Amino acid sequence: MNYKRLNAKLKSASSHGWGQIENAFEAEGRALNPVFKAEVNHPQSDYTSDIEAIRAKNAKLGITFERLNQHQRHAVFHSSQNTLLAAMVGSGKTTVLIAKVFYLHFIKGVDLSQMVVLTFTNKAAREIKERIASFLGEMDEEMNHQLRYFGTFHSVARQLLEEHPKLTSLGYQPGFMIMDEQEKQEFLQRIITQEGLTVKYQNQLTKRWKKYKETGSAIMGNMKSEDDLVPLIELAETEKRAGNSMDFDDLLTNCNSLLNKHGGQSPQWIIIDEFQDCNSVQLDLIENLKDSETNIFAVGDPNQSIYGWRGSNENIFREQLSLWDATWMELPHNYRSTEKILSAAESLLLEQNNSLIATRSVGTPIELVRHFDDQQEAYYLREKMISMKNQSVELDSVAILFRTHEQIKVVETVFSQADIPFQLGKRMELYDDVAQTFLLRIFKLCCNPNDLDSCLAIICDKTFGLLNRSQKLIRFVQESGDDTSVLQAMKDYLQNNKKSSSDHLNLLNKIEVFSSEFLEEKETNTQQLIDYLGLQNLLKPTSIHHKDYLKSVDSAWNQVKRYINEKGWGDRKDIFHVAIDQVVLEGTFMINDRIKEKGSGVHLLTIHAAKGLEFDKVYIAGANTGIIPLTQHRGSQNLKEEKRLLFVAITRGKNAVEIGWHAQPSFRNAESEPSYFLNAIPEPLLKRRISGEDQKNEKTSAENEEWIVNQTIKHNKYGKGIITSILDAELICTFEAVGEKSFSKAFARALITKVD
DNA sequence: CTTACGGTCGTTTTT
DNA sequence: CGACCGTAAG
Repeated sequence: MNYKRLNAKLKSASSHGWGQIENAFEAEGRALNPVFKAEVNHPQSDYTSDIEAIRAKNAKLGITFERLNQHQRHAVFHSSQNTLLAAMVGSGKTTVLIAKVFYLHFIKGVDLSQMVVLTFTNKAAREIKERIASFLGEMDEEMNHQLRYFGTFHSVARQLLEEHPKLTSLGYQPGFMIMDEQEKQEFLQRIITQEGLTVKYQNQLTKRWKKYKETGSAIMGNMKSEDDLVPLIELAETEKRAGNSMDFDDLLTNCNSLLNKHGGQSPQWIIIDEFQDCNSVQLDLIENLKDSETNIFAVGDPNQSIYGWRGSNENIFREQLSLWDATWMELPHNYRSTEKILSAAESLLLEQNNSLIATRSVGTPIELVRHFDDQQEAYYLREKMISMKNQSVELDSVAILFRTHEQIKVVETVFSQADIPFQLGKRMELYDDVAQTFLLRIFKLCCNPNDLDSCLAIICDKTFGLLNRSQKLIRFVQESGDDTSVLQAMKDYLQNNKKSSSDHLNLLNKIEVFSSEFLEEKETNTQQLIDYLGLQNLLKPTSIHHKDYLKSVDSAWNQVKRYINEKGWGDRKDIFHVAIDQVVLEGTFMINDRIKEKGSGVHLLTIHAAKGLEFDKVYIAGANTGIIPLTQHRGSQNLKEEKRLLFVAITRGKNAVEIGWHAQPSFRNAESEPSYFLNAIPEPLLKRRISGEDQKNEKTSAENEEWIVNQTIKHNKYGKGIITSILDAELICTFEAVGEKSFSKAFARALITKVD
């Protein structure tokens, strides 16, 4: 590693611009990592006879395989113990993964419960399970039981921990609970005040903990000496065991140490989706799970490795190839984008040994558009959206991609003002719904009467709670004898408290017997739940939000109930517990949602959030040097990842991609030039434009005088109004029906007509 | 206890 | 640049 030399080059290059810095890094990068050329196992036949034979026995299955191309079939039919499938972007990797499961199950007779299928997101896990279930019939109890090792790394680890006979050796009991990030934060905060610890950067605790685990350093930012972070971590480990709770990371690390120490049942097959995103803990889980007989089928795209900052190793394919003595296969055909989009994207890839093959039409070049700044780009995009809407283009099929959340705000504001429908990538947070948050805490306490933090959260809830969180209260509950549960201690406290309300005491009484009493009833509607727990009085009956609270409880209970009924195996109490774990893991009560229902409107997403999605038309906004790559990303590893990020962004587009950049960027550290990564794209694949250009041509001097303040106007949608002010490039109008709206002058004539 | 000043870091996100 | 911490001086 010759970083000194690299830094010297970086310094000398900084006066000459970014292109040279890039060359410095890439020259070094190439020298350090010679181009890796795996020996690809190419298909030798198209398996026609195999498929004929299958088709004769099972027509439906035959058709499934018949639809696959030669490479896809090869990946499905080839038998080697360990396979790494480098699935190029848009090559149908999920289809192949599912076909592999069918092949193993129906043709090779592998029991579904002998397969561990690991994904990173619940969405991916659900998609795989649903596609299997829909092939086999309906998702029922039996199916759910068979598919119990299909899921995210975390949910599979949870399942393995739960059924491992030696779980207690870790200090945990079966029936442990999971705490999400928010609960963990509250939990740590509780310990800090309780023990009087001094901990710096308390709002960045998770980050500090992570850093400490990775580097052993408890120093952050400007700190000169260590604070109480280490004691805090030690106390937290003990407390977590006392409360029988694990955080997200614990699920994986505990599962690893358990399998490592005591072993466990190894599955016949381990199938991994998005393998390029694996971090070392997740890779350890795979290693600990497998034995010498286990087969591995890992699918992913090394070119889409954009989670290095989360611990994934960009060389994982290369490294595991030799460690597992695996067969390397490829899915080269892209079914998504036009040839020009694909070639442009491909020219960004550092290692030019990929085998991307376009299958669609040639298409149009990528447009590279210069805007004045973010504001102007937002107005430009607004006009684009309006004209698309007028041409009845489905805005759902359009996405605007950004490097950071911060960049989204301007466009969001402009679009809201112009009534352009849009959808943000962010999902609804459970914590945005106070009633559901409260309900989750109640359900958690039902599962585990020793969950101190859930118990405190219920009694000290800001909206529905009874008491303020005090040290006296916490001490009392915590210090009442070993054979008294937290729940019992809280009841004792409330009984002796003057302020005590019977509603909260009643709630705790019901929580205590919830599992044995209420859960035993099969058909329970929300009203019965509300009556049983006495929620009617607790959920602020006089508040204007009361109806919304009840609605939240209703949708939550219906989801949980459906989950219990579908899942169905084992004891109702255990299934309820699993359902609550799932709510925590997914961060929402919507645990049964079918593949996300389509919203309406243009998608505003970060590039990271857009991974795995596709759109007819993609705009990449604010793609200046300094934003892609982000300036603080120095170091060849980071730069390579930023380049892949742009690759991912471009390959989201099916038919058209447009990249915007700002001549006068307002973002910190952004240079006034388009991302230098784009220099790698051959000129014929690009079409450079200036966004004001067509507007400028139209904007004659006469046009500026065409509009007069207080002029009465008519708009085809908003109706009658007047012009309230005239700016450089836009008109502000006030309509009788909808109030103030603004229009770009260039487009105003098409939208507004003068009325005399 | 307040104030001034100097240093460091900042993004992307799932479970 | 702005949020935050740490230190030193009032």
